[in-house]
Amino acid sequence: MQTKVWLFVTQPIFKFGRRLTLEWSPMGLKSSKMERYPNLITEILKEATSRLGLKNIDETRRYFKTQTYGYGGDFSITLALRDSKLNKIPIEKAAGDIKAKLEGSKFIKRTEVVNGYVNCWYDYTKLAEYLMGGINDDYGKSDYGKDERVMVEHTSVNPNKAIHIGHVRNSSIGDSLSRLLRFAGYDLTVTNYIDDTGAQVADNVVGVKFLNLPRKKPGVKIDHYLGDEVYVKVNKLYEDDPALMEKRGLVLKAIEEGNNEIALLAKDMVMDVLKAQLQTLSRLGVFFDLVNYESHILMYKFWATAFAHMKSVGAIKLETDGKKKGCWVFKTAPPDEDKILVRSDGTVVYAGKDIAYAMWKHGLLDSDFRYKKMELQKNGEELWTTTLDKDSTKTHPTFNHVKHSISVIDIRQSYEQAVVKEAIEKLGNGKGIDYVHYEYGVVALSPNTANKLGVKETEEGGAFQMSGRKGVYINADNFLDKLYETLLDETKSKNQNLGETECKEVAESLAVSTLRYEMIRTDPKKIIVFDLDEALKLESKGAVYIDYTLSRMAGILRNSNSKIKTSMAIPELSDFEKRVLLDILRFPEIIESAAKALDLTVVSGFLSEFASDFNAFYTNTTVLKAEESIRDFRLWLVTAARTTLINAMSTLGLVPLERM
RNA sequence: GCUCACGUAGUUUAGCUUGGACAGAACGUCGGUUUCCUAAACCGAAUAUCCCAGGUUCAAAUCCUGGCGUGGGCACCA
Repeated sequence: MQTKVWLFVTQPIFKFGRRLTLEWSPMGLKSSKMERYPNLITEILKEATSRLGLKNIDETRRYFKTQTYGYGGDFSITLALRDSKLNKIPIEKAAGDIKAKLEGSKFIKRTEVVNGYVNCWYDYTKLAEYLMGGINDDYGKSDYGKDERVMVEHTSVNPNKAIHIGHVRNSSIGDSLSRLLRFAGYDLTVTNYIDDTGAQVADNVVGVKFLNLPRKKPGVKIDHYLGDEVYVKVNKLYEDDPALMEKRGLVLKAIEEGNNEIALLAKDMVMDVLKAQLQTLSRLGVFFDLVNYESHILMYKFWATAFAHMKSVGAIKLETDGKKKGCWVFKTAPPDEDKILVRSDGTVVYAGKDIAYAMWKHGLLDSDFRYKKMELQKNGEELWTTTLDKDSTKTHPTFNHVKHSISVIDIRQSYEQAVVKEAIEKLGNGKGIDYVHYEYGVVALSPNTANKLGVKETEEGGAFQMSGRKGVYINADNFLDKLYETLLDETKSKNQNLGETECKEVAESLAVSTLRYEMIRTDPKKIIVFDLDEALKLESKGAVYIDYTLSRMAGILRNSNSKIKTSMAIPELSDFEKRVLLDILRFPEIIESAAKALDLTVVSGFLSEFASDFNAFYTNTTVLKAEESIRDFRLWLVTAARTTLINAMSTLGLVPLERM
């Protein structure tokens, strides 16, 4: 199907944040010094720091408050409250001193002392002049993370079922975080870790091999079929038939040994499901650099290497008596109990494999995988995978050897992850290794929605955990389809002059943006209670609102036939214009603080305020029909706002629409 | 039992790192706005014992202690 180009803004690809390569270089990007785009907030804080005699801009930032309520001023300074105590002088005098020191600041036009606060007003003419020279398509990018290598691992769904909305929270967080870090200048590898040797995969194999369930079902996406039907059925049968459980053990053993009929069947089924999952993720705009498999960690004997290393540095110890007799344990810091890594039968537990994997990430293992290309993704980037093939390519990007690793894994695995973190940072031994478990709360179902899926008990106000085994979950594909239908009706009713294809493109983009935005806009630690009916009602200040704002910006520019000037006399600004200008100028600061804190809500909060400010400007100010001297400035403002909004949206993985 | 996270208008929530003016939004409710760049919008009104009790401080939603509520974790499961 042909995509009409004019409907979409091309998503910026943040090229300069690509990984540094040892043997392979895409276009000679190397590690050239990146241009720093203007960060006016930093400029202003810098000047204030030196004028006020403070240590650094971080200290200054503490005393600068932007909430001024009804007291006036664009921001206010609370430093006098501290100074008066420190120097034992009256508060009004301390505030007066600060006011005097700020006299003549480049970007501050006026100051005023009220109740010990120093309220400040910007010189908007200077702000506008400064910004005017510095805005291009890359506005907001930064070199904050320059030369720092990071690996982000996210999604990592068991390859036996379709992706459900709980997984979508993981993928949305992981992908948005990756986009943010790239935009902030980090050198990134994004991986999807596939547990292809676990019990869940074995369950599906049991169904096909021993219960003679069909391998595929015509007309049904394979991840849906295997997850919704085979996996659920097998788990139900386990309850009445303990003998079937033994078959699972058999399958697991065969998979581990490899090179047999069952292992091959398992591998085929894993690949089918994985590819189907990647389709869903691609629809969501979620892409990776590398897929790696648990089985490869075993085949490459990474665990053995890791084990030998830990033994040699004394990080683990063989218990000779007590209840853990015969186990190898990791000695954790005193209050916690030592963690068993190797069972008394010699097999390794999950956390053990995870430590080996983390050691690979941080370059603490001498060995590496071999790699091959898996597919060219829709974003134009190659997806690589680890491979067992002996004749695989020698030239590939450097994936590991990172300083920071971020694993997006839900909060229920905090304990295991804490063990991995402690182990890996200890093994790193002063190399500054930084292992982050990015934990997030689960997506649970409202009682109403749970009932619809066949859950019997109904507790008032409670929430139900989704369960793949019991078949209680909402698949991402299905929900996206429903969202799409709802949005398509809406789009058609609002756009009689837009063609069928265009309406479909708009609806699809809005469905993706809406789902992703809802998954990241709140504190990741909070549980999301998902209600199907509520979710389809569409929050009126969600992604649709943001895209609508962009369409309004684009609409103005589309209808204008004058050239955008970047140098002019700045007119007196209205409050509406001031707010939009302030939003634009604080965007680089938003990116840096979000990247620093790994906090996506900083960006989503900004997006929502920015859209609201622009809409207020839009309805209260005319651009095209304004007199010429003012029109030029407003046209520039809209252009700058458009760039800022597109970059902010792209950072979160929202699809920017220019018409809807 | 031990432990971690969360608790802010009817609902969803921001602010808590680094204490500072009247706790900021959105949905829903009520009222208003369309000869003008897209009304998927805008403007206005009402709505909060910031879970409770103590403490620290000139000053606490924010820091400390104790409690209550909700959810998670506490495997030789993955």
